[in-house]
Parts: sequence; structure tokens; C-alpha cells
Amino acid sequence: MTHMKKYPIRLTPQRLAILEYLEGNKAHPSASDIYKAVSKKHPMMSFATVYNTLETLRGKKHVRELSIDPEKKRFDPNKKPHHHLICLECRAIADVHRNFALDLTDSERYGYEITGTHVDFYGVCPKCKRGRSSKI
Amino acid sequence: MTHMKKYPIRLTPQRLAILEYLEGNKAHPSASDIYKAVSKKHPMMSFATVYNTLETLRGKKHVRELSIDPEKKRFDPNKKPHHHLICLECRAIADVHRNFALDLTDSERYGYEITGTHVDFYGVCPKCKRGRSSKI
DNA sequence: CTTCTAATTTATAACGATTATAACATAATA
DNA sequence: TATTATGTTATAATCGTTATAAATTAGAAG
Repeated sequence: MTHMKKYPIRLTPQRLAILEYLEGNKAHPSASDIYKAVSKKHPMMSFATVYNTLETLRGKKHVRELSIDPEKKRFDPNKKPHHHLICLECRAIADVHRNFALDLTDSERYGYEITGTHVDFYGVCPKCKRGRSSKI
Repeated sequence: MTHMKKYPIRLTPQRLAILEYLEGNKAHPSASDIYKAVSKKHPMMSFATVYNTLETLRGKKHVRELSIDPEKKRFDPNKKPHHHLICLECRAIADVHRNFALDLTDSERYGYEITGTHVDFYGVCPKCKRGRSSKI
């Protein structure tokens, strides 16, 4: 995990397992996805540890917490600035690495101080499209 | 509420009260905000009715369900296409009425069929900015 | 290497948002 | 008016998440 030396956290076996699972993971897993996957190798792992660790990682900017899925928080270890492409049927999330220059005029800004921008593209992923046509 | 004739729903006193509350509401209220406000006039109103009604309104496209707030769903009766400006401190949400032409190349699209786009601007609202400076 | 302290993990309870269920009430329709 | 579908209510259940307290462990100090 990049930046790990720059913003270090105390490394425990549990945290290492979670970091290992997240490293390069492009699925944008939820806490429960992470728990399920990691507890296979660490059966004693508690759910609370997953939440605690995610909170710690979020604080050190090692993961981004996404509010894209209305059902649950999802986590993104990709630290490059990027946007998302979301399947409205299965909630799959893909990354979009492009920089959109999105600026607001003063009147549009409405007194807000803007610190970041994020674009969501909504649609249907290839897997769900296939599923559809087969049902005709 | 616009479109009400085009996509009608059966109008009950409860639904009317909820629609009245939502009409022109720019606060992007949660189900609980709506319940609190509406049950002042309709003390017998049940929480379930708020959820049921919101689900019905969503189905008829009378409200948009937002996943902007990680804690809870919020609802937007504004049917003009628009984007959002979100205060990271108090979760206030303001509307941005601008059309951004955001297109992805085929390779960026990754097989997804894109049906919509939404831009979130993150920052600090004027109220929270004021709160900050007074604490120096 | 041992001792100490603070941080971490665990199990579990509590919480808030949301959904499900079933009985009751109301509206629309025949 | 009788019938049927739809909406409302109260309430239980569920799910994701946070809080708590006791037990464990990592890391620092000696």
C-alpha cells in the first residue's frame, strides 16, 4: 500500500490482512465484503476490527470512503484522483481516471468554499447488459 | 408538485401533507426530517407511511433519492436536472443548475452503457465557515 | 529480555435507518 | 351497498454501523 511509510499506522496481523486484501482491489468493497474475505484466513477477526481499521486507514488517507451505494459505505484503496462509473443494477463500480476541469462561477458557488469534485457516471455494466438480453 | 397530473398517484391526506412539505423544498430532507415536519400537523402519521410514500414518489419520478449523505438517504423534489454542492461539515446540500458536457471515450466507458451523470462539489458552506472563524 | 503503557482486538450491546408484516381503514369500482 | 384494491398504522425485524468494556498485544523504556 502506497504512502504507508509516509502516513504509518501500527501494523498488526489483522491490519496487514486487511491491507493485503485492499491492495490493488478495484471492486470497491464494503466493510462486510472485507470481513468475509479476510476472515477466511483470520477466523478470529472481529467485525469491529474491520470498522476500526477502515476508520484508521481513512484518517491516514489510505482509503477513500464512498457514499455511492445507498445501502452501505464502500471503500476505495485507489489514491489517484479519479471518478466512478456505477452499474445501477448490480452496483458494480469502475474507476474513471480522467481529470474534468469543473469550475463553478461565484454565483453558482453560493458562498461555499469548494475543496473537491467528484463525477458519478450511472449506467449498466457489461455483465448486467448480457444478463438482460438473455432474458428475451 | 409538477408532473403530478402526468404521473398521478392516489392522493390521501398523508400524501398531500408530504407533497406539500416537499414542494419547493431545497433542503434535501431525509425520511426522518420529513416525518418530523409532517407529523406536527398530522400526529397520527406513521413513519412507514413516509417511507411508503417516498418509494411511490420515487417510482413516479416525483423525487430523486440521493446517496450523497453516507448516514442516510436524502430526497430531492427538484426535477430539473442538476448537480450538488455538499458541505462536508454539516452535510448541507445546495443545487447547481448547470449542464456539464461530460463524455467518456469508449475505452473509458469499459463496456458500460451510460445513462446519466452527476457531479458532486464538496466543500464548506458559508454557515460552517462562519462558525470556524469565530472559534479562533 | 522483562516491564510498562498505550494502542488494538475482541465480543457484544446499542443504535439509527430502513424494510417487512399483518391488521385495520379508506378509496375506487361494480 | 358490496367488493376489491390500495393505503395506513403499529410494530417487529433486519441491516449497517458505532459504542463499550474487558482481554490482548505491540512498542518503548529500562
